[in-house]
Amino acid sequence: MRDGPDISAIAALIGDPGRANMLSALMDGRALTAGELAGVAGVSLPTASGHLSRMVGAGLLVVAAQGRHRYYRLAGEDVAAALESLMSLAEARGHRRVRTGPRDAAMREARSCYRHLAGAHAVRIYDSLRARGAVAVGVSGLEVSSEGRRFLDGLGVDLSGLAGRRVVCRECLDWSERRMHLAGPLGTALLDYVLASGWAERVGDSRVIRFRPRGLKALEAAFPLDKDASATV
Amino acid sequence: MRDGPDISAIAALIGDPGRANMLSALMDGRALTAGELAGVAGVSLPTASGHLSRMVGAGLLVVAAQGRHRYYRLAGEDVAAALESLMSLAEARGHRRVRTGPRDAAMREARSCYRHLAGAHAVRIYDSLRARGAVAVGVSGLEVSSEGRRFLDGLGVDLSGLAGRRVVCRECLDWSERRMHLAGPLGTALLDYVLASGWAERVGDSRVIRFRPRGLKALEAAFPLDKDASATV
DNA sequence: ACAACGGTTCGGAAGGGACCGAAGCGTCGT
DNA sequence: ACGACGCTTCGGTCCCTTCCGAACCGTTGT
Repeated sequence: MRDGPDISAIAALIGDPGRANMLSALMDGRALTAGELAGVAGVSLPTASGHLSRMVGAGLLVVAAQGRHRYYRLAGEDVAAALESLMSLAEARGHRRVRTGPRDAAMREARSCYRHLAGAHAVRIYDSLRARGAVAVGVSGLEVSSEGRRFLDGLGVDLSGLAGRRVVCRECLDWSERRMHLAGPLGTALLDYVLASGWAERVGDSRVIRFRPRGLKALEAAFPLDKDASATV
Repeated sequence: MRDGPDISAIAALIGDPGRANMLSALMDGRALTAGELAGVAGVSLPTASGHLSRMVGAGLLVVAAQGRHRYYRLAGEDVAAALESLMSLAEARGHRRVRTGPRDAAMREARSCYRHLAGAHAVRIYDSLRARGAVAVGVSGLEVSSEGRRFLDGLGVDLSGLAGRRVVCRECLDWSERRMHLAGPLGTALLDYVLASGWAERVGDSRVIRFRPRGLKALEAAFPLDKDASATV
């Protein structure tokens, strides 16, 4: 009515259970076909197709036609961030999906959110990087310091994806931890590193990332938490 | 379907234009009566009453009965944060409400978001506090350092509201800046300070906060931006 | 060429939600 | 005590959305 962006159009799209399930399934950043998404939404293919075209039209999803398949994925990291923020709200209000199982607990530990890592371990990594001064808030958002770059490079993280990017890292609200974790190209690089180094592995087709005992030790050693970094007032 | 919180129920509530308008009107953190909210939503009183009771039931709003009035307000800061994150999405996708006027530009400069300050100036304050080391990420979230406490106290900010609070400050995504600004009790204290010190004033009944020229100078002096705090890689 | 396959478009049916008018209920003024 | 006021509840109408089956289109494989 008065001013500001129109929330309702986008919220209404997310508000349908079928579409919400599709969006949740796409939260790992990978692209799924219309048929697969119809499956997760629990609707017929024509219905799913209608939903998908509407979400593409609204800018929530993007399509890539490949042969006779059409791959849908989230339009960007900001979509994933908004979804996580809604999850955080729903979680706090006790709105939970019907079945909660062991998978749910594993998701809280570590999961992929778009292309980066989320969950308790992701928050730890972020906190450690902040405490170390590897990333800090600068004039153009969250920035990686030169010490941080050296540290990550020494660890073996592939930073080539960061070259020439306008925004190197961003923050994303973690629904299970209700804290910030690292997103953006640097977040992607860290998820790749965690998987490539064998610290953790993706569990099946889900968003769950399972850390191996060895990897957990390595993570705690590489990303220590300085308990006395600041006073709580 | 599978795991995680159920987004769709909450998103569906926000997805109705009338309800979205009500929520937007409540973004300044103040409580409005059912009649006033019916006005901003553009619906009759019975309709508004139905909407409001549903949102209370879902935990988005809370009511306070006062005489023959019933005051509705957002249930918490996390609701405001989720709404701002949706605004950020909608803004980026070009979903704008019909009329955009001078008020809109003023909103980008400075506005209240729940009980704290948002907009370009709010982001500046946050960045300055981060660069100065006044607030930093600790083990239990965003924390105020003892130097930060001294600095703010010396400035004249009333920190009495922070005593005994579990979380002293939080981050909130700014829809116009697409950056983080300061929320939580400290954010509230800073908004109070900015208004009490005469740096700025609330414009009518809107969320707009207008800075006086003198206040703007004072803000820039008190919260400098160190352009060379960190390298951009 | 032909059939199988993945996907979209079109049609109509069914369900749910938004909406308002009228009535009811508690509170405030006089 | 009485009416005015703010709000909620109830009942019924109406529209919008969701949904699927059938038909259609382009690609793949044989």
